[in-house]
Amino acid sequence: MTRIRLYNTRTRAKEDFAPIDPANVRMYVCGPTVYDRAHLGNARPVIVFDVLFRLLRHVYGPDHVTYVRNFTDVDDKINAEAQRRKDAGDPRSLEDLIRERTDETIRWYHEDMAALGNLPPAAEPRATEYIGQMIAMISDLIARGHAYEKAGHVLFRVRSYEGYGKLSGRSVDDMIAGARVEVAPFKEDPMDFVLWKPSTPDLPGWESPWGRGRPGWHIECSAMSHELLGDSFDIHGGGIDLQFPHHENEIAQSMCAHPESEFARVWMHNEMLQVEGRKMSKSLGNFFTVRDLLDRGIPGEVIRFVMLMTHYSRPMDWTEKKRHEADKRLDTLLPALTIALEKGRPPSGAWRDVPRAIRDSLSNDLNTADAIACLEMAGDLLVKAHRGDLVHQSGDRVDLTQLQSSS
RNA sequence: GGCGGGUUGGCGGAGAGGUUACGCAGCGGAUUGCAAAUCCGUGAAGACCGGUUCGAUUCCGGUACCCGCCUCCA
Repeated sequence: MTRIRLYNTRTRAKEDFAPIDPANVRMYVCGPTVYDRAHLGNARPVIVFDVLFRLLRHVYGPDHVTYVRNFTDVDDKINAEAQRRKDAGDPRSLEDLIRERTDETIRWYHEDMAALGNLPPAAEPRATEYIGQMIAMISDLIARGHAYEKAGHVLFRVRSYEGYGKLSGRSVDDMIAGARVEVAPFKEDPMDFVLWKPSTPDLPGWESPWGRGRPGWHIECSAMSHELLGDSFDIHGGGIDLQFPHHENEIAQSMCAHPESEFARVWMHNEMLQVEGRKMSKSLGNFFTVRDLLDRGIPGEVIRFVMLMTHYSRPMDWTEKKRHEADKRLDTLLPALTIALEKGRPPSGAWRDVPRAIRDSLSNDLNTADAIACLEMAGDLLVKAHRGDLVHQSGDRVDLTQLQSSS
C-alpha cells in the first residue's frame, strides 16, 4: 500500500499517515461563512484538501473515505446583509432573508468549487442544523468544570485545559502579554472565549439553558465533527489563519468534552494566498472572487493549476504572469494527456511508471508541483510516442479531475 | 509585543549531502506566403557570514531582508 506522509502541524513533523480505521478514513475541513461569494483565498484550502481527498480515495478506496466540510451560517455579516435587504424594503422577515442569503451563497459556492474541479464532500453540515448538539456540548463542558456562565454568556475556562496553546505554540501567559484580546469584564481570564452569547430580540437566536442566544464561532466545528465523524478522527484541515484561535479553541472544547478521545490526529494547514505580492484584502483593493475570474474567461482548470503549482504549505502568489504560465502549460499538457486517455497507454516503461511517480509525489505531503512535473514529462513522452497522431487542439481540454482520478 | 514561514537561474517553482527538476520568458534552428501555433536544441541558480563534512544550494549556528497570523477577511 502507498505510504502517505503528511506534515502534522500538531507535532511539527512529517509523519506516516496511519488511519484509525482504514475502512473509514475521516477528514474534517473548515468551510466558509456563507455571507457572500467565495473569494480566491477560500478556494485554496478547497483545492488542496480535494487533492488529499482524491489521494485518500485512491489509496483506501472511494467508499472508505468520509470528508466533511461545514458551512458557517450563523454570523454577523449574514445578519447585516439580510438587514440591508429589509431596510431596502423587502417585506419578508429577517429570518427568511437570512435563510435566502445563506441558501444562495451555498448554491454559488457549490457552483464555483465545482468549476474548479473539486469533488463534493460526503457531508456539508450547516451550523444552524446542529444547535442542539452545540448546546449539549456546552452543558457538558459546564458540568465538567471547563466552562462557566456569566451575564448570559457561557465562557470556556482556558486555564482548565493544560494543553491550551500547544497547537499554535503559545502559552496563555504570552498571549495575555500580547494583550490584543477583548477583555470583557465578566471573563475570569482574558483569554477565555465565548461558547454561547445572548442574542437581541431582532436577531436570530435559539432557546438554551442560558436564555435565548447564539453559539460562539468555535463550538460548531467541535459539535459537528463529533456528530459526523466521532470522538476521534484522522485529519483536520483549514487555512493557517485558523490555527489560532479557531483550531486551538476547537481542540480545547473537544478534548475537554471527550477526555478519552484524541479528537483530530493530524492537523493540516495551508498557507495563505497573496495577489501580486500583497495580501488580498478589501482595503488594498486587490480582492476578488472565484466568480470574478471565471467571468473574465479564466478556465477553472487554470485557476486550479496555478494553485497546485505551489506547495500548499507555502504562501501562494496569484499573479497575472503566473496565470499566463499556467495557461500555456495546460495548452501543452492537456492535449498530450487526452491522447493517453483516448488511446490507452503506450507500452513504454517510462509511461507505466508515471502513475506511480505521481502517486508518490502526492503521497509526499501533497507535492503537487512535483506531480505536475511528472505529468509534463509523461506528456512529452506521449507526444513523441504518438508523433503524427497528435492534432493540437488547444480549445479542446480535458478536465483536470480526470487526470487526477486516472493517477 | 507574541507566534510562525520564507530568501533557489530573467521569472515561477520542486527534489536531493556528491548525478538534468519541471515550466514560463529569452536565444539558435525547423516548419510556415507573413505572423501565430507547433516541434528540435540551448545558456542560466541557490541572500550574507561562520561551522560540520572528503564534499553543502541541501545539515547546524548567526546576520540581513521579506511575508503571514494574533483584527472584518481563509
